[in-house]
Amino acid sequence: MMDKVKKETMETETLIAGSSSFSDQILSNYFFEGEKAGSLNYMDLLGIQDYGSSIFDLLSPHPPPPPQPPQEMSTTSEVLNIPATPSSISSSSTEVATDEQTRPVEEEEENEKTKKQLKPKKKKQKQQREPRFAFMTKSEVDHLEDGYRWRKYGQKAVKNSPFPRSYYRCTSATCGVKKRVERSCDDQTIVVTTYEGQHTHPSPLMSRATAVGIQSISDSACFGVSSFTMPTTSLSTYTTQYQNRQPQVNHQQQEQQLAYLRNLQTCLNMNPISSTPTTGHQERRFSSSTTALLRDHGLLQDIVPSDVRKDE
DNA sequence: CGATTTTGACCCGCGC
DNA sequence: GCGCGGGTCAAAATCG
Repeated sequence: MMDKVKKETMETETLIAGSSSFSDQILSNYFFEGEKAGSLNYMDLLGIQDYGSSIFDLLSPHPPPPPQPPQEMSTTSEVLNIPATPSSISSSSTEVATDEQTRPVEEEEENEKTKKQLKPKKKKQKQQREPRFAFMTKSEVDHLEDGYRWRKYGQKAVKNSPFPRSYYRCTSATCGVKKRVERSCDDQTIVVTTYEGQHTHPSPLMSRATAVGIQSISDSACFGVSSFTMPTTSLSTYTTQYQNRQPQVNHQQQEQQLAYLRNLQTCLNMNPISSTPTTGHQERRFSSSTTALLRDHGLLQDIVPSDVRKDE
């Protein structure tokens, strides 16, 4: 009985793989529904994108979840990334806060054990986890810039790994998004970032995306949507941030980005690899998104200057 | 001086 | 029940 409940409340973790190089044309999404959090047994499956110190440096094929307006997202993608417990989503930060406020007073005993306790700890009820979204990057820095402000609230040694795991929380008061960052023990150049939850606010660094009204492009850039519920604004958002932060991109970088985006387009023509069956509806959406992206170059023209962009 | 990081202690779930 | 490991808390330290 209890075991069943336990299993049902396990979080869904979506893991994303990029291509191992620009020449590879593999863009795979992996699902690990019910996979225990924190385990890295998916490592072997994941390709690695050669990232710089900022996530903007390479236009991640699956950027972390940007802010998602709660009311306007299409229902298309919601099907696939819903946790095992549909009602669990509602039990997020607000409930946690309530729980903390109404937590029972710690029963203090006079025994030696309690005297040793320097800090009365809060009794925490088991809370449902938000869907998780993990991706790997190749970077020298652990904490990739992603446009949001994070406060580190913990660090733990990871078993069987010489590298610690860091825990971050979004600094926005109303936003309960968390982020885990750890370095792969197999390849110390690889950073595994896991996001939990979705931002309830726009990125502090985001400006142009909203100003330009880039939604149409972003809708065409929702290549990952067929396999996970990352908001459709993701890629364009990060593209925009990238532009704002690094207006001067050298030619080689541009060529790399161009090559990557071309691969991305190619990938979009491929069926996504997923451990879960893809519905026809999702495939249609995927396909139309691909078409839209190809038609107007979508990101390509947003990122790469025309003098660098070369039509195939 | 407020914000952020560091770090040891504590809580909790899980396996044995 | 106990120990282990992951996750979080919160006081102290540090930073800008």
